[in-house]
Amino acid sequence: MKFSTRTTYGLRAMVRLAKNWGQGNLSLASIAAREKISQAYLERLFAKLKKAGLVIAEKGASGGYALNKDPRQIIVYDIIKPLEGGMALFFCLDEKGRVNCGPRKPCGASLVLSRVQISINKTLKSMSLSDLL
Amino acid sequence: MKFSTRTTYGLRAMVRLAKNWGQGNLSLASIAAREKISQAYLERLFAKLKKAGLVIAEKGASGGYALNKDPRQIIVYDIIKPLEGGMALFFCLDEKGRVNCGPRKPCGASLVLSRVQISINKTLKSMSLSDLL
DNA sequence: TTAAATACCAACTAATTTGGTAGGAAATTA
DNA sequence: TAATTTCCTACCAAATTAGTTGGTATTTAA
Repeated sequence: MKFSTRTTYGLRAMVRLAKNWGQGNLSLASIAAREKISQAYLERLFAKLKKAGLVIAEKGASGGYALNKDPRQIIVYDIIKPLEGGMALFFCLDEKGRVNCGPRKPCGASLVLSRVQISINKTLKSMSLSDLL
Repeated sequence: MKFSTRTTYGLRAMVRLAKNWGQGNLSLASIAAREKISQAYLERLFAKLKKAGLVIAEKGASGGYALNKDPRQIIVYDIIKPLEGGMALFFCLDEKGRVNCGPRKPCGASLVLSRVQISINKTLKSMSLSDLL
């Protein structure tokens, strides 16, 4: 079990934007170059971040991306969730850690799985983007 | 990011064995049938569990698997680790959550990633198999 | 001693996910 | 109008996951 590189890449890009907060836009090209990430790939990650309302974009020359709100108000959980495509760690849990085995009755492992999920959520929700600077 | 079904399957099988603790063996066939898991697939998971010293096997008629120690002494972390093939959640961390970016210097995201890893480890190490009964 | 029951083992397969590329279209600015 | 940027869609290769197949080795019980 591993977080995909999307999470790492996305967080690193968001940290760049946080450092630039209040100072206009950063272009995808500059972020990709400085973080040494494929620009086309990072582009797709930004599509998710934008859809999640975390960043805003401006097209055209001198365009680029900027945070949509103060770094102190951006929670790490909310960054990772769209990048990973959901936060349900196990196929028999929902995102909040509630057991959801469908037609079957909860199995012997449900308790652990649920506790793990809740613990991870708590950790990720306790940190904001400004904590990473 | 998701735990593979191996973790869920493996935990469920271990719970079966824990319930049977002190009462001899359970065959793979019976566990697979009761948990509705493919027997051949579960077989491979048991190879990992055995290698990790968590279960012991006996061949032949009336053979099968049993826990290698008291359920109270089997930690959830130690079950999941061999099933998932390691516990390093991010490519730039080791299993204990220490930053290991190789030649590059730690990035802006290292702190979060490390905290997540440590938090998950702590949760998984706080539970024993007997807690799941 | 033989047949059945079991663990053990290796190779193959299908589906999904991941990380990445290619080639543009649309919008904005200088 | 040309350059710069985001935006969008399709494709691709590698890895991982989940599962199957077809056996071999060992033990027990009839």
